[in-house]
Amino acid sequence: MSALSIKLSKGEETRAVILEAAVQHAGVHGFDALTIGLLAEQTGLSKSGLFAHFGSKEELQIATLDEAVRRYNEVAFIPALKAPRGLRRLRVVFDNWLQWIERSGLKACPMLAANTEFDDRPGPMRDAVVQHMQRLNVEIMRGVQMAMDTGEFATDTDPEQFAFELFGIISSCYRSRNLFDDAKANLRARKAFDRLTISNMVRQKPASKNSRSKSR
Amino acid sequence: MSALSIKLSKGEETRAVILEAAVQHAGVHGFDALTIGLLAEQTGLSKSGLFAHFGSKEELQIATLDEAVRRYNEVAFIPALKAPRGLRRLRVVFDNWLQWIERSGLKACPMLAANTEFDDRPGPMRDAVVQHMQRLNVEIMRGVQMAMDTGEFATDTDPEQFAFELFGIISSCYRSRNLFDDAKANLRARKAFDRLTISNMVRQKPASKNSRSKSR
DNA sequence: ACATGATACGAACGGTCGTACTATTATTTG
DNA sequence: CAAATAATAGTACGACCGTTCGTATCATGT
Repeated sequence: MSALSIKLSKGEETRAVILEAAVQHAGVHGFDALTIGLLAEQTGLSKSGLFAHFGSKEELQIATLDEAVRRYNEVAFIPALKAPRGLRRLRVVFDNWLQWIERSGLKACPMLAANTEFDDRPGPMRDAVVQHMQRLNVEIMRGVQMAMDTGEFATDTDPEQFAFELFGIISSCYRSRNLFDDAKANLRARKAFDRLTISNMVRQKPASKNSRSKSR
Repeated sequence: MSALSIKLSKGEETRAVILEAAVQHAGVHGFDALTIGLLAEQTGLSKSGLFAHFGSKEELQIATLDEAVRRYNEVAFIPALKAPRGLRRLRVVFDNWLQWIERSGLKACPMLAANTEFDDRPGPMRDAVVQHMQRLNVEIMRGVQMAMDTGEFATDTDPEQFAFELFGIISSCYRSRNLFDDAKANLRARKAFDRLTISNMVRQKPASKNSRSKSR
C-alpha cells in the first residue's frame, strides 16, 4: 500500500505481512519469543507455509531485525537528513528517534530489545545486531562531526563520547516511558539532550548567565 | 560458606544453589529462558524436585530477580553507604554500580535484562521489576538530595532528572561493554558522570576555566 | 491456454516446555 | 530412636517447539 512500491510478487507480499507481525511482536516479547506457530496463527498461514519463507528461526529473527532497522531509517533517520547539517540536524535525528515507535505504530522498540537480548550471546543474531548498531553509531558520530564543522560544537568534542551519552538518554527514555509510565519521559530526554549539546558547544557569550538555545 | 550465615536448612541451601544458577543464567539469556529442565540439569536436581521449591515458573522468575537485587544491594549499594553523604557517596554508588557485575562473578546484569524484558508486559513479574526499580530510583534521588543539602549541588537541581540521566549512563555503559566490547566503556561512563555532576554543582570559582574535580 | 515454478498446506517427527500427581528418601523434631 | 515433616525423585500429561516431507494449489510468463 505504500506510495512508491513497485509490483510486489505474491511471496514478497506475504513475507511483508509476516514481518509486520514479527516486528510488532519482537518489540514487546523479544526475538526469542518469535515462534513460528504463533506468527502463523496471527497471519493466517500454516506453520510450514510460514516457515518456508525463512528456512530457520534464526533467519526469521535476523529478517525481523533488518525490517525493524529499515523502518527506523524510513520514518526517523532519512527524514532527518532534510534538516541542515550541524546541531539542527542532530536535534531532529534525536527527536525523530524519540518518536519513531509511535510513528511506526509499534508498542516497543525491537532494536532496543535485540540489544539487551543478544549483547552477550554469540551467534549470527548478535553479529547482525552489532552491525546495525555500529552503523547507527557511526551516523551519530558523523552528525557530531558536522556540528563541529559548522562551528557549533567545540573542536575538542568527542563524537564517540557524544554517541555514548546519546544512546543512554534514549534508552533511559524508553525505560521511563514503559516501566514507569512516566509522561515526562520525552521532556526529560530533551532536557538531557540540551545539557549534552550545551556542554559541547563553543560558548557564544561568556558573560550571559542563562545561554540556553531555543528548546522547541 | 558466607561469613555470617546462620545455620541454613537443607531446603534453603539447595534453594540458594538454584538461585545462584538462575541469576547467572537470567542475566545472559533472560528470565523467559529460565527453564526448569535446564536449571535442574545444572544443579543436579530432578525437574520436579527443583520445581517444588517455587511452585511455578513465575515464582521462580520473581525469586531470581529478588536474589539479583539482594546481591546488588549487598555488594554495591550498602557498601557505598560508608562514604560520606553527598557527592562523594553518590560517586561511590555510581562506581560500585558500574562494577557490581564483575564483583558478583556475573556475566551480565539480570536487573537490566528484566528491565527491557518486562517493561511492556503486564503481570506479576513486571510489577516486581517496577517495584525494585522504583526503590532504586528513590535511593538515587535521596543521594542527590543529600548532595544538595551539603551545598555541593545547586538548589535548583532536579533529583528525578539526575536519576533519569544516571540510568542512561549505566545502561549505555553495559551496552558498550557487551555489544561493542568497548574497553573504554567504564571510562566513558565516568566521564559522563562527571559532566552530569558538574552541570549540577554550584560553581565554586566563576573565573576558573577548567574546574573539574578529581576524577579518581 | 498451458506449462512450470513458486507458494502454501497438512501431517508427522523427536524434543522440551510447565505442571500435576505419587512414592521415596532425608532431615528435623519430640 | 521413633515419629513427623521436609525434600527430592519418578512418572506422566498435554501443549507447543522447530523442522521435514510429500502434495496440492496458485501465479506467472510464454
